[in-house]
Amino acid sequence: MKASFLVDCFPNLEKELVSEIERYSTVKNFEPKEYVVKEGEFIRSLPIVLNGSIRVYSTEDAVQFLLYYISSGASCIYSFAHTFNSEPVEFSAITEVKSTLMLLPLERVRLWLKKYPSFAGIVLNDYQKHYKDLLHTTKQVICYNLEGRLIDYLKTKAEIEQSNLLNISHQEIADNLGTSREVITRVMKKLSNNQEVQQIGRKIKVL
Amino acid sequence: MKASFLVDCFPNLEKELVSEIERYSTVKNFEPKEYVVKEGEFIRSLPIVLNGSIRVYSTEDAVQFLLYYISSGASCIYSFAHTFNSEPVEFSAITEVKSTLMLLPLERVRLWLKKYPSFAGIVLNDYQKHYKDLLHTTKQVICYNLEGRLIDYLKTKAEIEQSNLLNISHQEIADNLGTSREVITRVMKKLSNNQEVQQIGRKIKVL
DNA sequence: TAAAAACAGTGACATATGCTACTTTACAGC
DNA sequence: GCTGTAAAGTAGCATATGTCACTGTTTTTA
Repeated sequence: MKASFLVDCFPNLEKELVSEIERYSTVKNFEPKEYVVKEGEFIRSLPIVLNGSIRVYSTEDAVQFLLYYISSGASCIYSFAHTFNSEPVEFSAITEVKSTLMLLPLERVRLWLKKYPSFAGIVLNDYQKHYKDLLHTTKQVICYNLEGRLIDYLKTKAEIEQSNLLNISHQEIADNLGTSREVITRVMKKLSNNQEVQQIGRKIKVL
Repeated sequence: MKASFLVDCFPNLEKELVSEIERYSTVKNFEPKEYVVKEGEFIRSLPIVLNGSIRVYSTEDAVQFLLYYISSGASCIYSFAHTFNSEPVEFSAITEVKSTLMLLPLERVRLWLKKYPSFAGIVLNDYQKHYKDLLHTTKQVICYNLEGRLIDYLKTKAEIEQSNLLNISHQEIADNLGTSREVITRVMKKLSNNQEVQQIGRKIKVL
């Protein structure tokens, strides 16, 4: 049952809402590096991450940078409720690993918001989470140097992948942090010296 | 009538909701530099800016930085719907100028969210706006140098104050941008040379 | 397996920003 | 106008980061 996930997380959902979700939502499997939405597009469905992990990033002046990840996890529902207005989204979202998403058609979502108060609660909760994550990213950028941001990034990444051996290139890290490859190589060496990470061939071990 | 403001902005509000808002909300005048909420506190009412302007900032490691302003204006309602969970807020909000706020008691807000779908719409709309503003700030910090951020800051400030002659010290700017006074002085000189601003005594003219 | 492609490492240099210590200027209150 | 205080300006230096040009290494693939 598709919506059992929802019921587990939100025991207070109206039964009728659950059955509507059952009826109208679809479940879709995504390969790694598959776009869920691209910056500038219009969202037509509200995706909920059943499992896997999505990277949300934005772009400005050809510089790309990570905003946060959306994963299934302890807090249960992670999605992006953003953009209930009719403007194009201001970020891109791409799967990091194989993921399963439940897609709720936006016109239904709009109806549910009016009809079921508990649904609004879910959406608000979700917004809350993303706001908080974005604030965390902002704080990181303003208050810490690359060394601090890099170690934070690697630790978060290790947590998401449930592994402290990361298969990721310096270039990819650079893109996420909005800097250049050489700089990452340089800072990585610092972290290596401090025994915080270890570069093993082309993989990175977070210590 | 307190809620006429709301009705102007949201013609579709349920009449009953409007009268409840009339009954339960209070209107309060704030002097400049008066706190609306401090980081770490719990929000007990949802404030809506009737007129004036509020600066929202956060702090990390003793560094303070501007997140965005909340003003009354074209988009009508600006508030902070954040934190409908029971956690303390992660930011401070302080009036920039004399301001008038309508305060909606949080327990009522929770009821209204369940009872009136249009109220959830207002709150979501508000969340949307703040998310967007925060994203703008994040982009600024990641992608532009201080020169770019400073001119953006001054222009925004001029817009909010409806005057291009700003009565603001370099120290205050530095605090908002998370840097130090000397750096602002230095970058201001650059902007002066480029005819983008003019330092007139202790005021700054945005050209 | 050899060649190509992708990735990592490095040194040198330019620039932006942070910081210290100090001087000069503007302004409010007398 | 004088004066004390707060703000602005400045010089010099340290460090972080951006960038270029190049080398070395690993992985892919033809």
